[in-house]
Amino acid sequence: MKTPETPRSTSATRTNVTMSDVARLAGVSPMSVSNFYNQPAKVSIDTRSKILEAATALGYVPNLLTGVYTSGRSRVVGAVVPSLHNPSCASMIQGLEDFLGQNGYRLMLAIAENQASEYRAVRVFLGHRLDGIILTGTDHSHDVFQLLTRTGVPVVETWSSSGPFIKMGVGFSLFEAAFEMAQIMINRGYQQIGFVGHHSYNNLHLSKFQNGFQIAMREAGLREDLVYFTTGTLGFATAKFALDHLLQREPKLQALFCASDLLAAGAIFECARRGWSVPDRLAVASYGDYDIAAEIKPGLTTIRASGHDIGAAAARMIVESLEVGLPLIKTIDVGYEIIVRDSI
Amino acid sequence: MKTPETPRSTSATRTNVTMSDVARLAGVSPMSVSNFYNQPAKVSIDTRSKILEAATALGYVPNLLTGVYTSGRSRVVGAVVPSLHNPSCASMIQGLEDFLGQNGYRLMLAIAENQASEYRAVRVFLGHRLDGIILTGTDHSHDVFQLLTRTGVPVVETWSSSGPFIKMGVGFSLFEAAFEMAQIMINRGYQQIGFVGHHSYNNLHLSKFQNGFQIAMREAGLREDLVYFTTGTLGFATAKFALDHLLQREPKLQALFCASDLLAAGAIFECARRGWSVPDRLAVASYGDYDIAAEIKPGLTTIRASGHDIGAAAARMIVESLEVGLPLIKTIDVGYEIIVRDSI
DNA sequence: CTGAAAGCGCTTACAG
DNA sequence: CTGAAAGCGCTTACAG
Repeated sequence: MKTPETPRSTSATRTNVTMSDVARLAGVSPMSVSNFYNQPAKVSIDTRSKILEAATALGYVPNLLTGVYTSGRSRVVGAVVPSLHNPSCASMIQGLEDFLGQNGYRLMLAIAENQASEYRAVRVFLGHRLDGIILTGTDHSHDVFQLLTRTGVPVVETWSSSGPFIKMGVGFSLFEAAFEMAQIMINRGYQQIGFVGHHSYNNLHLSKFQNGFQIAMREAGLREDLVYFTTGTLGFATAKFALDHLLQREPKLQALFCASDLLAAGAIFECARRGWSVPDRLAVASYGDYDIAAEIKPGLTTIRASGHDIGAAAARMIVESLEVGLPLIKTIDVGYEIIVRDSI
Repeated sequence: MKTPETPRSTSATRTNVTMSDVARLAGVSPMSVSNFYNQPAKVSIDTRSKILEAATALGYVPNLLTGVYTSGRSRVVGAVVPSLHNPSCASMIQGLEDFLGQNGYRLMLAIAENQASEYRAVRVFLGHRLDGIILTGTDHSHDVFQLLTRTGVPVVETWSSSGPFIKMGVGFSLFEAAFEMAQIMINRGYQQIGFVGHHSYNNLHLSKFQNGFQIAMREAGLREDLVYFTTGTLGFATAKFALDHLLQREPKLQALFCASDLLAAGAIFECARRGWSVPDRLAVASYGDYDIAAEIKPGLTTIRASGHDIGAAAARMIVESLEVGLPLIKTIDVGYEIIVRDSI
């Protein structure tokens, strides 16, 4: 006489119907149940209906995790982003999830505001044997670089189209975009132009943008040191401090180039508070082309780059390099566009 | 003589260092390596240093997936949200990720714009044997309901504090919030008040909000049928259509109650275009208290509820019910606040 | 403190 | 078309 099975305490509250349970009820071998889910063509119609009936009766949901061992694939891709409040990041995640979902993959998300937490997230991702890892920006700690270089997992860095990349990269030329926008402002006759950035752990990323601005200013023989970095949240309020600071250093400040529409909108709101006309008293340009850029008065002249496209491209690079073995394409430039409205 | 091991083709590009590899190099049993990672106190200092050295040399990252079998826990929680462009959703995810990350859990994210894709996401989550599932709103298909009821996995529905819930819920009283805001508007003397909602698959969710508005109007003996639902993206532009439509039905329209600040901001921008003063020609109130609410001119009177708190509370409910076995608390009301500014 | 045995739920590779 | 055997990388429960 057999002793009755004692349920494992941890699964007391879980149903945990297994393939064997289904097989037993259907009166077939577990192998047939496995085949039913993975290669139905190999299973006779008769067996198929028996299995389907048993699976439905038991409410069986196949365990996707076990496939990871045998196939070596988890079909999960991990992404690390600095924040979801940044519309660019939100769009990228949306693009990622869209492509991944349509191709049978899932997204594991980590939010990391500094390099230490980025490293922790990457370790956990590797521990979960994810099929691919997507990072924000190109500025990562040496530990992250080393961890990802050693492993065979595909890695895509986003937003910049110029490396060096750990493995693959997708984005646009931050330098060129900022350079071109600065030139447009200079051509319109603005001379005292301030630059407002936002401190995050992706400084290298932002520094390419800042460089574009400064080189353009230098080439035009203009002052290139009116640069201010905010540290608070990337909300509108932060812009006020930046404006105050720059005006103190250069009372004749004529224009502002902001690294984000959120900052630029804040500057425009602050001008409204001061009764200043934009662009007559202060011209404002920025990066983002978020919803608000077209709605605000005056419309914001800004750089548009598609976060959705970047996310989707990053996901495609991962999936393709998984399917083919090694990446075919190592870098994708999704380009940018300058949207001219009335703020400069 | 043994035949040399043939590497599995799928892992050709992966390092895949295993616990056994580390054990072999360190000259100890795999069990000691396992203990080293999970219960270091049980391992002698001598053994510990040998293992650490071997693990570092091989670049070993413990496989977190296998623990799922034996412990029955994946330490991953899944969340389904309709969109990341909605700041409320973004905040909730941020709150979720914060709490989860601090407690050693990870987030798997799915974006689902309709009930069918929500169902697919839930199936995949269950397949991955996630430790908990967080849903947006309380309006789900029967299939989702059934799937989640049968399983032992903890489930939290968000944003509403009134059920019926599949298992647990966290949010605030949508009805009360809308009712109170409508009363405030009525008390200020507005009579022709329009309501602007946004169609999504969480209609039940929104309908509680709409009900609050309509009951308040009915009790005051005012017209309650000036309701319009937009279908486009939740951007600013959508508000224009809503306003046009409601004005056509009621030219004397005095006020607008929007289900989102994004809609309200769009309405205010549209008023600016028409040269209408807010609140004199048209008063505007809404829900959200996003950044823009405080920045826009005039400041937006709006309902504030913390998405971050809701996310964190949902994560806590999952983790606690996992730790304790069964949920202690089934419902949490995080409350709301009405922020009065100048738009009404 | 250490490690040999059995098993988590599946899949691969194969014999029937 | 079907299924018995071995194994994926780890952990539990236990004997030493």
